Order: sequence, then C-alpha cells, then structure tokens
Amino acid sequence: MTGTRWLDDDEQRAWRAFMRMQAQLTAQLGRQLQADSGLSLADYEVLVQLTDVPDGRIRPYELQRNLQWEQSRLSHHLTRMQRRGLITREECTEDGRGAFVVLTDAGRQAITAAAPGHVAAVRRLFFDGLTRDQIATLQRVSQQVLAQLDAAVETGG
Amino acid sequence: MTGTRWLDDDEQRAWRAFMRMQAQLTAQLGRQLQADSGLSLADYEVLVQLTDVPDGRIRPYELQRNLQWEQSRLSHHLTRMQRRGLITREECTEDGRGAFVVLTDAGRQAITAAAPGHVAAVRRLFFDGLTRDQIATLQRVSQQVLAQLDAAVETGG
DNA sequence: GGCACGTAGATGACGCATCATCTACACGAC
DNA sequence: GTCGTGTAGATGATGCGTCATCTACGTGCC
Repeated sequence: MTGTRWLDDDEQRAWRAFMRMQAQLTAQLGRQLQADSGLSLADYEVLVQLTDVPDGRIRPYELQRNLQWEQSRLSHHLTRMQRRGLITREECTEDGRGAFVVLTDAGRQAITAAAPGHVAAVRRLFFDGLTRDQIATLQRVSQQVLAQLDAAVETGG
Repeated sequence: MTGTRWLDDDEQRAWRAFMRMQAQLTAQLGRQLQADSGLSLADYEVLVQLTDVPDGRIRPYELQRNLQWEQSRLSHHLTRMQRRGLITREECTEDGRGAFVVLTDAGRQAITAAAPGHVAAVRRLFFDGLTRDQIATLQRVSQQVLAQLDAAVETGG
C-alpha cells in the first residue's frame, strides 16, 4: 500500500451528502413512525414481511433472508416484539430445531394503523422532490452497490 | 385522509433497494473499520471533524452542528471516546457553560491509521461501479432530499 | 448405532442512540 | 440586583445492534 487514492472534491461532496441524507432520512422516518404509532422502522419491516405471507406465519430463517439482518439481531428483536404482543412464537413440528413467528391481531392492527402515515412520510421526505429519471437512477445505483456489497462478502471482506 | 397514495411498483422497487443498500453499506463499512482499526463510523466522523480544525480543538456545539447529531448522542459519544483516550475535554474560559473537545495523540494516530483502509473500502463498496453521471445525480438527489428533510423539521414534523 | 458436521435459533455482555430531565451559565429587561 | 429566558452541556433509563457463544436438532457416513 504505497499511496491512498483519496476522494476528489466531487466524490467527497457526493459521499458526505449521501451519508448525511441517509442518516437524517432514516432518523426522521423513524421518529415519525415512533411518534405516530409506537413502532420502530425495524418493527415495521418485520410486520410488512408477516403481512406479505399467508396466515401471517413465517420461519425466522426466512425472515432473516428477506430482511438480511444478522441472525441474533432478528432473534433479539422478535423477543422484544413478542413481549409487546405484536407477534408470538410457535414451535415447528416438521423441524425440531425450528420455530414459527406468528403475527398477532395487535400486530396486524399496529401496522394497518401505521402504514398510511409512514407512506405519506416517505413521499413527503423522499419521493416528492425527485423526478422519474432520478428515481430510476437511484434504483440502478442501489442495485449496483448491492452487487458490490455481495461480492465483497463472498470474497471474505 | 380519505385514501393513501401507496407506492407504485417502480417506487417500491427503488425504495426497497435504496433502504437495503444503505443499511448494508453502512453495516459493512462499519465492520471493516471496526475490525481493521477499532473505530466505529461514529468515532471516525468525530475524528475527521477534529483533524479538520486548527489545534484539534472544537466546541461541542460546533461539532454538533457539523455532524447534525442529537446533542445527547454527541455528549455520550464523547464520554466514551474520552474513556478510550481518543479525545480529552477542556473547560472553556470565554464561556463558563462551554467546553472544548481536544484531539489526543492517540486519537490522531487512530484516524491516521484508519483512513487509508476506510477510503479504500468506500471506493470498493461504493464508487467503483458507478459512473461520473450517476455520482452527480446521487449528489443532487441527496441535496434535494436534505432540503426536504430540513423543510419538514422547520414546519414541525 | 455412533460420530462429525451443518443448520435453526436463543442468550449474555457490551457499546450505541434516544428521550426526558437536569445543572449551570449568559444575557437582557426591569 | 433579580428574574425570566435561552443556550451549553451532562446524565440516567431504556431499547437497539453486534459479537461470541451455546443448545439442540438434522443429515450423512462409517
């Protein structure tokens, strides 16, 4: 490593703006959701997965794959959501190691109540000022970066 | 509120890709930084601010303005960084309420050692697959969203 | 059967982020 | 002076995220 190629001015500006935007956006979306419905963004994502699936039942490992969360994060989070009555756990008879996460009525009510305000906030804070082209570019950029992130994981870093 | 305007397919795809990318990117950058140099991304940002300023001294409220962190987050974080010897605090004689945050030698060494690997990771995971145009668009989009976030804060939400 | 290895999931410890609250000082009006 | 209001900063409680580790079951091989 004989010389680091630092970020040039454009890159620096883009990077700082991006990182700041990303941090503030999730912070504000999280605050809105918490204040209006008592859910965190993480709760919301879990509940979305559960409403996307028949019977509101899913195996934790599938949830993990869909959310791409660390396994222990998911486990801890489910414990907290269970304590608050948003989900329950049931044992899985086909696989003795496994379990099911089940959406409760309270969980379904919570996300039903939360969704309109959350989507409105996503529009107001994010989509409203952007053009179709910008949104398309953003989507391609995100996919590209995701591919790079996957590649880095696979090559061990 | 008689009907929510949900996200259409394009918006949904863009939003999910963006949120996932953002989460995975900061997770992987954080892991790299932590593993290679024992710093968190938050530590790194604080240290960057301190190296950007003469004498490595800055008032916490300036740091807060630059980083746009919650005040109490900053205060807690500085306490932890102080415990690890990366910074010290000094009292401010001009303003009896105030304080100074001062970069220690250990802090300077830590960021000097961490920076090349971090920048390399930012390139590898983020910039390398993107065109100049995409980077420019990303920067404009970020500024636009930041403006919307500021506007939302000012109108009380 | 017994063993090795892989996978599903839980847990404890610890650092991080947020909220509510508190102290202390500055500054201006009176 | 002192009283109100604003600003700088710290703190305790609590929920969140990560790492290391653990249990328990499945699967294939001998």
